[in-house]
Amino acid sequence: MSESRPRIVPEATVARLAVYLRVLAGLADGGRSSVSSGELASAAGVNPAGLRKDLSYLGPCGVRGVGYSVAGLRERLTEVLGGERSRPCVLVGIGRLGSALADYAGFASRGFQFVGLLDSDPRTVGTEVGGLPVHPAEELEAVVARTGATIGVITTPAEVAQTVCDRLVAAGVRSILNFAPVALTVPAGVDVRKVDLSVELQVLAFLDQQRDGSAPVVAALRADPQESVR
Amino acid sequence: MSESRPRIVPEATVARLAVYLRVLAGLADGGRSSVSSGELASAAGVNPAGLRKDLSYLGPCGVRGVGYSVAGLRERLTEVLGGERSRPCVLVGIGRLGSALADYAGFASRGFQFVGLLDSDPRTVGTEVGGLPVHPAEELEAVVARTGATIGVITTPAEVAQTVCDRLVAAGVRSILNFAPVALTVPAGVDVRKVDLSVELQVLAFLDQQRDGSAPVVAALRADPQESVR
DNA sequence: AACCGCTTGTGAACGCCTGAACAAAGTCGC
DNA sequence: GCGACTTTGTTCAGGCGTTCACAAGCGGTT
Repeated sequence: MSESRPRIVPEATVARLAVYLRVLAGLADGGRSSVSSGELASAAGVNPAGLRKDLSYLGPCGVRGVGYSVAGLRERLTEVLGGERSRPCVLVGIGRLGSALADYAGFASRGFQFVGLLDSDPRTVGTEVGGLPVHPAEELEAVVARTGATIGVITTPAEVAQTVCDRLVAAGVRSILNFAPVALTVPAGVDVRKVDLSVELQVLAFLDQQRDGSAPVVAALRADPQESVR
Repeated sequence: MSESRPRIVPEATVARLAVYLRVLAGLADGGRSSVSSGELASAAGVNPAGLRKDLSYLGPCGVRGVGYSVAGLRERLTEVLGGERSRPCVLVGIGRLGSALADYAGFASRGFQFVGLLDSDPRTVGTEVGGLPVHPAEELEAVVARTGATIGVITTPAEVAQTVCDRLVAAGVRSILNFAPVALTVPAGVDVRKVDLSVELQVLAFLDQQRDGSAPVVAALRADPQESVR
């Protein structure tokens, strides 16, 4: 039932909710007890009306004329985002990026817990990263089964990412965060989010160039067709 | 002049062009000389029609009935994305994430060159990361001026990110890639792209939860209004 | 107890991006 | 030399996300 359930909360909204949650944590530390949508939006870098629309997906959770209760909104967001119970994650590929992620304090404080680190390099296996031992890649299925992890993070080289992905899915992982620069193929029912660091830089370079020389790209667009058609 | 110039190439398209460029590099290494839109789209993980639409922004660059020339398309994309001349970048905050980025092979091979690494920790300053020496944070302005860097990457703790950002902008940097979990405020004419790793995980957790317990969030949405309105 | 100002929540319009179907064009085979 | 097949480039419609503007509701004040 509810096979083709329409997404109740847009994915873009979910991403922003996570941002609001972090801002709220900062406000709570500062001793604030209530916030207005304008202030919260400013801190999160979004439009106030958009923020209110985002929050409206969770039902009414503010008080008109006053604002939002910092503690109350925080609790609601935590519940909605699934941070109530800490979610076990496995991380495959303990290179420099993988090590950085394993040791990233931002994860643990937000209810995420890496329960298994895996790598295929014998020199890395057996070492400790962020207080956790690195297991050999062969134990992937065993680690997933033992910990019941449903989220996997891939920070391996691109060549082996698809293989790792297949093994994760076969082992029961249904949500994957992929840092390898390849498009992963997964069966229906599995979610993949891709973070491509070099693409981010390249987009910046494009915007940079577009500003620099009075938009050379546009000039190229106007001039090239004649050359290439000829 | 051209104050409010409409964006000729949509930003979402630019991001995908970078992906196509990488796929093309792999194909070139494999000895391929031409590709069809279907094959390229499959490797990039997008819709074939969308890919053709993306490429059409650059003017006609394929041959009907045959496909795209791997070498030709690669050259065109490289030119458009501004990777022709290598763009100097500075990286501020040489923690674990910063070190990973500085040493990330994917950047150097794509025309990006880190010309300055900066950190405020005396224990980090003076060490070498990825073959480059780490300079003290005080030299930020000097490094930017000397290298002519126009792109800055921020991997500092959230508390100092805005200060670092202000100094980068004042020194002449106009494109910033921000990994710190805060919304940066910049003057008009400066582009900021934000990568938030914990948000990515949190979105995955949400999708995970939404699948798990027959969408408890939806249940909450249906039940709450009655309670709170009453 | 009633008024006033402030803030939320929501409805509608706008624009952008995505996905699918069609026409143009070039090449290969006969 | 001609026909047919393949593949690009484009046009159109649909959906999604964002933004603006207004009505509803609550607290503080007199």
